[in-house]
Parts: sequence; structure tokens; C-alpha cells
Amino acid sequence: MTLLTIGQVAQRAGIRPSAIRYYESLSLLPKVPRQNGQRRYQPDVLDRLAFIQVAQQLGFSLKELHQLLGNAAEESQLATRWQTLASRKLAEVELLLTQAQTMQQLLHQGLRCGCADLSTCLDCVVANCQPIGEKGAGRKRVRMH
Amino acid sequence: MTLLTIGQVAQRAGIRPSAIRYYESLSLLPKVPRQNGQRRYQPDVLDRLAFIQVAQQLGFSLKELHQLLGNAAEESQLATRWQTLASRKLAEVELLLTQAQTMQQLLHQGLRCGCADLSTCLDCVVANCQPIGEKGAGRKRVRMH
DNA sequence: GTAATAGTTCAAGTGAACTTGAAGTCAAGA
DNA sequence: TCTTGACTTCAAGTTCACTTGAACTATTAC
Repeated sequence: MTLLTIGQVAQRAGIRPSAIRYYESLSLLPKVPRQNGQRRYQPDVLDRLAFIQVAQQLGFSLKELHQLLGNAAEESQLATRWQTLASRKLAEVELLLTQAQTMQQLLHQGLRCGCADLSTCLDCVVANCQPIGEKGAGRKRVRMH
Repeated sequence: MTLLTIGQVAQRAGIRPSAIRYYESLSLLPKVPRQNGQRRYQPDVLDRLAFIQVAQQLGFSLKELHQLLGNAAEESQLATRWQTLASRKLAEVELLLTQAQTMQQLLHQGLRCGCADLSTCLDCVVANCQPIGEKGAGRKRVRMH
């Protein structure tokens, strides 16, 4: 078995070793066995780190990830608790999806618009360019939530 | 015309007056006219605030928003600069979209799985539940980027 | 008149997520 | 042997995005 040093893990995950130690201190990563006092990781820690990074970009805090990943020592209702959080987070992710789609259209049309800044484009894409929604009539503002 | 006080704007936007002053200090919002020393806002400031809030949730920093919204005093190449940033951000938003879709599926299946925590589910959804990708065969790990 | 409410500025404080620095250990290579 | 590089711990520092506190002004209600 090829165990990885913290430096190797950090390089492959695209983060710093200090971040990995920080995650361990928060119990986001398990304590791993040592060789001469140095941490040695199984390669599957990269999956865990990839999950953490994606979840963070989607707005999950490290505290939430800690609960979600079930490292908390609170045994009572742990199962129900992470599922409560997960379903709340699912709703947030779904909202984020629609927001990202709207922003995608806005940026896409703003780029084809030739405006001096996005502030102008916020009006411009509705008034002068192709409509951002399915209905392009009227002086409708871009509202995203 | 019905101008709004900072408190009214804050309430309608769901933020604190202090955040609005902070945005103004960063030139994310324009300086507005005063009555007796107090800021008075046109209602369309709510659109700008809505845009800021959504963009933030999508991972835009306030510094980036400042550039995007074109409030910077750097006249030279301002137009090309915001478009460079916008196209970079468009790519990021599109990556976020696929990540959010993957996370949506993961959470959705994790919730139907009955696992004790999401950490277990990260393996479980692939091994025991319906496949998360189009191909469900094999011991394929969930990797999101 | 006075109390409550909402606004003002400016400086300092806060929480999250790390990073950096100091001081030390360990193994490999010249 | 000695230097280099990567690791260790722990405390303190940094950045971002605000918030809070102090001291003040202005309007409205009683």
C-alpha cells in the first residue's frame, strides 16, 4: 500500500499542508497513523478533501461539514440530525442552481452587449439586448431572489 | 417620488444599515443625496443589492463586484477589464453549476439511503444505492472535480 | 421640554478559514 | 558530519465581510 505524506496529499488536492492540519483539528479529517511522528494518508483522503472543497464552494461552512460528515461525538439523534441538515442544504443547493443559471445568462449576455460595465448591463440586457427571461417585453428588472 | 431611508432599504433587502454603509464605503453603491444629512435612496438600489447578494452567494468577492460593477476610477481599459473578469467568472459559475448538480444528486440519494452520516453515504450511494452517475457499475468513487 | 427613534461618523471588534513564524525532529544525500 | 527539505506543535497573525460601540444630530410623539 502506498501511503501519502501530508505534502503529497496537499499537492494533489491543491491546498496547503496547514489547511489539512487545520481540518484535522476540526475533526473534518480523521486522525491518521504516523511514521516517525509524521502523518501517513490513504489515497482515499483525496475524495474526502474533494468533497470538502466542493461543498465549501457551494456555501457549506466547515461547521456544517463537520455535522454532515458525522464526526461529531454526539451519538444521540446523530442520524436524524445530519439528515435534517442535509435536506436543508439540498434546498439551498437547489436555490443556488437557479441563481447560478440566472447569473450565467446575465454574464453571457452582458459580455455580448459591449457595455462599459456590468452595472450598465444590468439595465442594458433587459432594455436593449435579448431578453434574459422567456418574456422579453417591458422594462422588467433583473431580480434574482 | 418616494425616496427610501437607509433603514427602509435595509429592511427590504434583508440586510443591516451598517452593511449598506459598508458597501457605499467600498463604492459598491453610489453616494446618494441627503436630507438633513441622511441618505435617501431611489427604489432601484434594491436591484443593485439583490445582484450583490446573489453574486456573493456564487462566490464573487466584494472586490470583484467592485470591478465588475465598474465603480473603479481606473478609466483606462475599464471596459475590457470587466469583460475579462466577467468571462472568467462565467466559467466559474458554469463549474459551480455542475458541482451543484452533483451535490444535489448526492444529498438527494444520501437522504434516501438511511446511512448514519454523509461520510458513509459518500461510499454508500455508489456501492449500494442507485448510481450517482449515468454508469453505476464498479466501485467508482464520487469525485466532483 | 423631553424621551424615543432613526439617522450620522469613525474606530475597533468579530467570526470564519486559514496562514505564518518560531523552534524543534527526522531521514537522505554530498 | 552537516546541510537540506519535509515534517512536527503551538500561538499569533491575516483577510474578508461585516458589526458594534461611542458620541453625536434630527425628527416625531407626548
